[in-house]
Amino acid sequence: MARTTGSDGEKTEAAVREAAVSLIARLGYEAMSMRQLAAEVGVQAAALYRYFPTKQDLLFTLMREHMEGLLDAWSTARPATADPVSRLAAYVENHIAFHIERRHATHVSNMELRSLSHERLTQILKMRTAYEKELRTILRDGTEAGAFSIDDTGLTAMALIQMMTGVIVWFRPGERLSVAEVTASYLSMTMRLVGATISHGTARPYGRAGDAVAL
Amino acid sequence: MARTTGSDGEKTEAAVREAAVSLIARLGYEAMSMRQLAAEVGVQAAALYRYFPTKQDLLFTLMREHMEGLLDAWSTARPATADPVSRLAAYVENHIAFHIERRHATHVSNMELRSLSHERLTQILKMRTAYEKELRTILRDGTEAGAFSIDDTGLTAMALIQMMTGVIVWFRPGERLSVAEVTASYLSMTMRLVGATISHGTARPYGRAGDAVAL
DNA sequence: GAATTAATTGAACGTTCGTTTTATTAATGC
DNA sequence: GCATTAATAAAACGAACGTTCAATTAATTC
Repeated sequence: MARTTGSDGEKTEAAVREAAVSLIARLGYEAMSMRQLAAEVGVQAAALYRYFPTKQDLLFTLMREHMEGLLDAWSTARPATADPVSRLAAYVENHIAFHIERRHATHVSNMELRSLSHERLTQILKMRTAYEKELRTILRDGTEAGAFSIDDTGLTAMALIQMMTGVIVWFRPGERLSVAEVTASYLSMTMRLVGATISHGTARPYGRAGDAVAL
Repeated sequence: MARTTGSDGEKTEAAVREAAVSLIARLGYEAMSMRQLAAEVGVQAAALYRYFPTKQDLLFTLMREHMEGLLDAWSTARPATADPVSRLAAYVENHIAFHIERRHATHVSNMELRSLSHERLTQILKMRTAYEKELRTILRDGTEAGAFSIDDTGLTAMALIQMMTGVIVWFRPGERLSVAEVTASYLSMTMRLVGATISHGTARPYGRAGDAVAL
C-alpha cells in the first residue's frame, strides 16, 4: 500500500509517456481516463501526478517533444547543397521516415490540438509553422532557380505536407509495401507535382513512373 | 416547465444537427456534453433524447448522412464520358467543392470515427471505401489507356485523397484565395502528379504551371 | 542502522457526465 | 371545447471523471 519493491521514477515516467501516446492515439485524449492510463502502466492513478501535474500537462509534453523531435530530425537530415531538387528529396524522405516511425505520436500531435490551452496551442503551432516554412523555402528557391514550376508555393507546401503526413492513416508496416517502396513512390509523386526537372533549363522531367528514381 | 409556445419538432431536430456538427467540429465528440449542445439549441438536455436515443446515435447519424451526401454528390457530378482525364477532373472538382462547403461535417466524419461502435464504424468505412474505389477505378482506367502514368493506383489514390481533403485544414473562405483558385490549383497538381496527358499517346503534359488549365 | 528521501497506495473530494422519469403545457383532431 | 398527441422542463440517478491528501513502504545517504 505504498512504495513497491523495484520501483524507479525514471522507468515509470518513461512507461507513462509510452502508454499515453498509445492510448491517446487509440482512444483520443478526452476519452482516455487517468485511471485507464495508470492501469496500463501498472500503478494507481495518483502515482501519475508525481510526473505530470495535470492531464493536459502530459498531453502538452508529448506534443512538444514530438515537434522538437521533428525539427531536430530535419536539422540533422537537411543537406548542405543548394540544389532544390536534392533538398526537396531530403525533406520528403525525412518526413515520411519520421512519420511512419512515429505514427502514434503524430496522430496525437495532429488530432489533439484542440485540447490544449490557447497559450500552449500557440507554442505547438509555432513549431509546426517553422517546420512548414522549411518546405516553402525549398519550393520558392526551386521555383526561382527554374528547377520547379509551381503556381503558389504556400498552397503547394500545404498540399504536399497533407499528402505526405496522410501516409500514417493507411500505411501499416509489414503489409503489402515496404517503407522504402512507399518513400520512393511519395518522392516520385512529389517531384512530378512540383514539375521538377533534373537540372535547370532541361525539359526532362524528374522521376516519371517506370523510370528508376534517381536518389 | 413543459412544452414551449412555438415549439416544433422538425425545427428543433434540425437545430440540434446543425449545432452538433459545429460543436463536435470545434470541441470534439467526447469533449462536447449533451448539456452544452442543448444550451446551444436553447432547450434542456432531456429534450435531445426525443430526437436521438443516445449521444452516439447522434454522432452516427451525422456521419452517415455526410457520407451519403458525398456519394450522392459524386453520382450527380460523375460525367458520362469514358475519358479518364475528364473523369478525374470531375472527381477532384467535386471533392474539393464538397469538402470546402462542408468543412465542419468533414472534420467530424474524419476525426471521430473512433467514437463509433465496431458495427457502426464498419458501416461508415464501407461507404468511405466505396467512394475511394471510384477514384482508384479512374486511375486504373487512365493508366491502362495510357492517359496517366502511375506506379501504384492504390497508393496514388490515398495520396490524392489525403492531399485534397487536407484543404479543409488550412483553407478559410474569404481569405487570400477563392474557391475557384484553390480548385484550379489542386486540379493542376493532381494532373501533374498522375502524369496526365491531354490525349492518349501524346507527350504533352496536362496543365503545367503557367498555362491556362483546360477545363 | 538511523535518518532522509523517493515512490506509491488507498481513500476520498466535489464535479460533471449521459441518461431516465415524471409532470406539465402547447398544439392538434374531432 | 374536449380528448389526444407532441414537445418540453425539472429533477434526479448512478457512474465516472480529474485531482488531492495522508499514510506507508522501499531505497538511499551518512
